Amino acid sequence: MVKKRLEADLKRAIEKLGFTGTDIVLSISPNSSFGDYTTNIALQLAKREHAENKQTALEVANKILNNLGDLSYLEKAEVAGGGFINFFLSDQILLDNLKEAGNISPLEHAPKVLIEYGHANILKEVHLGHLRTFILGESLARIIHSLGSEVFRANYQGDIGLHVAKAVWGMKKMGLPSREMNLEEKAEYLGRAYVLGSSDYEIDPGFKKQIDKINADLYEKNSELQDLYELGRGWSIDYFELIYRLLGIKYDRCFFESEVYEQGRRAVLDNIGAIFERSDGAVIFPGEKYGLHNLVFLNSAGYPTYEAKDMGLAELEYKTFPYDKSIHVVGSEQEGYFRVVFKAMQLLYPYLGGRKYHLSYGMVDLKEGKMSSRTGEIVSVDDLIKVVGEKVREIMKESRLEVNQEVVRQVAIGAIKFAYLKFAPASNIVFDLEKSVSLQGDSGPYLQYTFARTQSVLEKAGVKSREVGKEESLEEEERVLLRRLEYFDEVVRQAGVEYRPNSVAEYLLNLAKDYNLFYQKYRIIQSEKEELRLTVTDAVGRVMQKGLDLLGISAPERM
RNA sequence: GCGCCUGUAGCUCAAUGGAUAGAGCACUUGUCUUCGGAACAAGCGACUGAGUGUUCGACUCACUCCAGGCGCACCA
Repeated sequence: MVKKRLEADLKRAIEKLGFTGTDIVLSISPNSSFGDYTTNIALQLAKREHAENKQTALEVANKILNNLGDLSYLEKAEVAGGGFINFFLSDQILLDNLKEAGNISPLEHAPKVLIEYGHANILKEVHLGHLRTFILGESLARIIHSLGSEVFRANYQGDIGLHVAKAVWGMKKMGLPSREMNLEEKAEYLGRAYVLGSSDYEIDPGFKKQIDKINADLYEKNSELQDLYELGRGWSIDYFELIYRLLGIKYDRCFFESEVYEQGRRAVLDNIGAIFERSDGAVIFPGEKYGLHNLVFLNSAGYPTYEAKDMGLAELEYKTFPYDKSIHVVGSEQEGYFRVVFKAMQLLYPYLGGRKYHLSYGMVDLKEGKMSSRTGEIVSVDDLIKVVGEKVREIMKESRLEVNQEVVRQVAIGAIKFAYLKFAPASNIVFDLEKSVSLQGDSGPYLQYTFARTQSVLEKAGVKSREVGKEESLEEEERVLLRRLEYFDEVVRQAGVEYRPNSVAEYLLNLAKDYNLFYQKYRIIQSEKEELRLTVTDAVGRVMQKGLDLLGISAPERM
């Protein structure tokens, strides 16, 4: 990686000039007229030194430049724009680095990371909102793993509690359908049961009382509806397996509320007085003492709320996989909740202090308005995949391609995943079923298509040893590509450190654009520069495949 | 009421305090017709919600206001 060498050389020059304790920021130049890398270090230093030795940024920049020594890997370095130092890499170093394209250098101290994502509760339908935590979490897990971290993928699902009681109530009231249902139908049935239970719970105090009773009985495992519950739970879990397979997710462990609530309840009870308090018959954590808000951990009937269960979970998770960092990929509406719960956790389990992080992502709303699984106003994942798959199939027919089920699936899922990942996690998404999942332009299939194109070229050219000669002269579009390939490593690193898969998504779009422009303009096979261009094509293919893999998107060789 | 988040082109979104604020969609006009058109190029389109301040430099930081979202006790 050239950047590291450049940073080291820059640091040496700065120290020679007597500056200390300075972080060097060496960044990708905003455009190629400013070179390949740029630093504003002189502007920073000039600001710091202005009191006594007055030096302008330009003077500092020139001094640094003069102390850089002999940099054979640079074409040139120059001062510009009032104090920026711009570095132009030599074509040769870019060509030399082609063979390493797609490699990712590990972090020096890669932390052990537990990443918890998914969180879809059983007996509810999975809709577009849930999809975001699945897709974002999986991509993040892959990116962090690629940087050398040991990663543990965890899911945590609510299989006990009021929402379950509501659904079981609904199941009982609707009765089980007499005919055999497939998994999607079962999931849909359970979704309806939950909607019915929720609505009954609100409209009729008598129903409410009965549902609360079911909830209590299920906690005590002596409900007469226990069998119904087990049946629904089983269906739900089978259905989730289907979703995981579809999305390419392999969890290391799925945790359930039913296995942690007892532990959580005990932890809270044991610490009443020290950490928790009694209040109005319930047990609360007095967040107000810490500038936060109070939350109920055990309700007045004595049952643990989500908060208490999270205590039990925290203990179990750490015991299962002692991590340096645990990332909870959960929506932004839970920010306040996590602030309080993390505080309570830290008091209860001091060893967890500083290890917990809530990766908050924005809401996913439909163009038509909000989704709610409580009222049943949702677009389910199955609906989405169906709609997108149909669009993919149409395009394949138009281009008279053989319609391959597996490829249709890969492209449809790729399109959907990319539609989520191209956004920064924090941003809210307005989802338009018809338009949001695009197959053209800035889309997953555009990237997949570009990959397929590289593979097609390579195949047509036949397998050759691809050695790049020395002193190749580069066309502008070729150099742009080489430059782009050089950046891959650090883009991935930044995405992993800042938890922003969208950086990778954006990078791949740019890579695809660069390649497609190059492809459009120049002949590859049987051109005078065939060797070079095939080598570049091969490198682009490798990086594209690797990058798509980091997003959790598969890269078919034909589509 | 208190707290957190968001406000960038007609729409959906980018942009570690840095140089001329970038894409896609939509619209207009082209390229092509021997390596894959799910492609490529050009045009159109933004005083970055309003204002004040900090800074050599502000979409980015601070403060005020406006608009929207989310959260704030027995749901998860």
